[in-house]
Amino acid sequence: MKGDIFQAIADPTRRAILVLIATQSMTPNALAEHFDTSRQAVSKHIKVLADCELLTQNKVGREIHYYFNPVKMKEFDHWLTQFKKHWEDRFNQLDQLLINLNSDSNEK
Amino acid sequence: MKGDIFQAIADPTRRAILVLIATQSMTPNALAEHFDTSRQAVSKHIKVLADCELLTQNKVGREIHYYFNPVKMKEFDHWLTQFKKHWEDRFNQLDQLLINLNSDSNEK
DNA sequence: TATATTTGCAACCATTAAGTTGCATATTTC
DNA sequence: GAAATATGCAACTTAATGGTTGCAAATATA
Repeated sequence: MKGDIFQAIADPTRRAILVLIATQSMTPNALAEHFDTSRQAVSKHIKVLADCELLTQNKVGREIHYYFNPVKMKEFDHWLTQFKKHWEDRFNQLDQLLINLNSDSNEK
Repeated sequence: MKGDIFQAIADPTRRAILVLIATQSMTPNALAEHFDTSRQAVSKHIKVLADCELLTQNKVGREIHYYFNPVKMKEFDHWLTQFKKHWEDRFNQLDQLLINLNSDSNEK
């Protein structure tokens, strides 16, 4: 399943990496400081993300800066959008329901 | 990672099951006919989806009808929406770019 | 030039996941 | 009541995953 974006996003550490890198590009070392695992473990996650082109890289001296690549995320978004088409009405009703439930729970 | 919706959606067979069931509720047997794997394998996928509440069930005699449950899909949608917030402008630009590329490629 | 830093790659290990087969249970049909 | 059908559960196998450690290559610094 190499290069599968759904697989890549399934891991919570990789989702956290995506969020961090989407905010600002980072090196593997800088990234690893945000996690409890080893640098190599983080590097493997980076490799998975890069393999499915969610990340792009730019080498600067001995450092490698990883950037978020939204193109592939679009593909992911696309699946959900297509899926939602069947469900648009119900999704919208659900939105409203959740909003109502929420405002109810905030009332005294 | 039991009950994790990202994990559940990561598997292509399970995504196919979701699409089928979103269109109409089905029994495990009916579902299994759509795939090359055994009924039990499909049942295990159903269990994963039910465990994270993407499916709900309704027993009718000896049959069990599985329904799509959009509530949890909403949670999934929510993550992507939050993620996109940082990227809204770039996502929109990207939309336009992809549309342009596509219409270009359709030209003679 | 010698040393430190940043990174990737390979080997290995433990756990999980997806598939199979076999079987037990509940329900319908004959 | 016996046979057929629909389903779930358990055991087992194999492949994939996430983690570790060790090491090599490239670059920066002393």
